Amino acid sequence: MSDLNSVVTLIISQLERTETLSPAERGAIAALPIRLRNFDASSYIIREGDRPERCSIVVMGYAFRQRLTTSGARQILAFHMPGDFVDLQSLYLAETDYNVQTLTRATIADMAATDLSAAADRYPRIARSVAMLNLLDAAICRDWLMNVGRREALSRVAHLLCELAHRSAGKALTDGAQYELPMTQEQLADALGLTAVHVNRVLKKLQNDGLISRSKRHIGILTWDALCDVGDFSARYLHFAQAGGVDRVTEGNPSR
Amino acid sequence: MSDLNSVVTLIISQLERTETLSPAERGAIAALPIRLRNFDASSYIIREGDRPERCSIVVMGYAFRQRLTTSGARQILAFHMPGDFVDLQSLYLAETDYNVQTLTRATIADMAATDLSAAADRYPRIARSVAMLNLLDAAICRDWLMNVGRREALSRVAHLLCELAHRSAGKALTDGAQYELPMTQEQLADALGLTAVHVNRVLKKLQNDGLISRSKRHIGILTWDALCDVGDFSARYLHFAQAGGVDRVTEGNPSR
DNA sequence: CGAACTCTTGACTAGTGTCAAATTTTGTGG
DNA sequence: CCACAAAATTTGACACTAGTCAAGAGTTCG
Repeated sequence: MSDLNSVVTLIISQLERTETLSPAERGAIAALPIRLRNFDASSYIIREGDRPERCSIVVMGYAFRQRLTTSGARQILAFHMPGDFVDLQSLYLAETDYNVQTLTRATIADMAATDLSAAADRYPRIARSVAMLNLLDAAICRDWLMNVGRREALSRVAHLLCELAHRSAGKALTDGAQYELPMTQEQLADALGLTAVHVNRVLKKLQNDGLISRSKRHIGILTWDALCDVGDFSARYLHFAQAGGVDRVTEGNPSR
Repeated sequence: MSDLNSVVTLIISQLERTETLSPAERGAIAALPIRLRNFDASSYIIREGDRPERCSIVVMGYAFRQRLTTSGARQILAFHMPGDFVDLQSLYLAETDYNVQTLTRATIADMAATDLSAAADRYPRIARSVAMLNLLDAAICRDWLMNVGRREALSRVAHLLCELAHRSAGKALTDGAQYELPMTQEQLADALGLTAVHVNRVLKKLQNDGLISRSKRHIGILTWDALCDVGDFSARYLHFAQAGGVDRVTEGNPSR
């Protein structure tokens, strides 16, 4: 299920989201020693202030990046899905400025940062891939800043649902699409700059308005265009065009 | 001040914020053809959807990055000061997802993205510098997201004042330090997810509380520690240590 | 020197937050 | 697989921060 071969494939396909690698480059990645670890939900993978020596990628499950204010409020800065690198900046920056925790039970692969860094120095195309993945990450962060800073709660929640739907599917969405939404309403709130109570009210409204359906931790999109409209969502800002739409396996099972 | 030689020096010193370049690497940068342009305040330098062929750096004056919601609200995503690259992601991503405008009258230098990109492919250390500058940019974006998402207005404004003070000074700050704050209260509001009216009220409160002084477009910091305290500010998150600035360490580790 | 921005201030409103309690779902050990 | 405890969701009542509107004063710049 999570054998090392399929993990290598996952890592390479992630690096190839942005541009195709040569066989030699793929080989260089495949040759890196990789470690696999399983975590319970809510485990810390990386802590603020760490000087990380390893660089991690989500193989199965979900993770998130967060930071706390001095007064204890939590801001979630990113959600990570299978295939997402969790700390690709560790190749370049000495100290981490955020925490990363698993959201669900998860399998995380990691490799020595120096190994990947050396590969990037030797193969410019790998360096480019890494740079682009970091830039895609930054683009999502800008999108969140826009969302939290300048949209009201209803729109904000709808926008995030659109983003997550898009990222889970990795391709265009249709009415009636379903996807897993494993985060609690409190976690959604902490990502959106709202309170859990208000997220709850807003989700109910989206449901009453016929835009989404909910059951357990799954979201159904009833009318994609209407949801995008309410959420002021456009995939363009996330550079999904360049990202080419990796087909991702729902259960986190790397294939291909 | 804006002859080409000093601009080359500025570009190189920016790339060397994060690591020292060899003479050959410096030479490669110095050899790139550079264009200089002057802009009035509020001019567009880059527009959303552009496929930029050039890569710009602020030589004099201020600029900012912004995006508009469909309903016309503006979110400012970054402020750029002299020495800051304005669109370093253009080396890697085909399409720009934000607008960049001058804030004041400004001088902007630019070079062909392909030239800089080629230099990065040839010299891994240049690629690393570019990558790090992009990562520092992303770190500030995360800091803003945190600020807008999880701090109340007073704290939010104080935090931004601390960040700007730190970036203008490029080093540790003392009580009584003064700096230019060229943005209007409406622009501050659009950066902070507030309204101009509320920014005004908050600035007045910071002044009444004896934390800052204001005259025209200048800010005086009366008590740096108190302002950092109100703004929950720590330079660490911005990686100023790596950037050659002085690190302000705060106590307390996250317990959540 | 005047027009057009900014800034300031007050009065009022709206959107979210807070608190609390009931209900449902999830996870765990027997 | 069940039973129970813990966690998450849902709902209502109420509070408060920040938004809106409006108008006067101050600044900036051609």
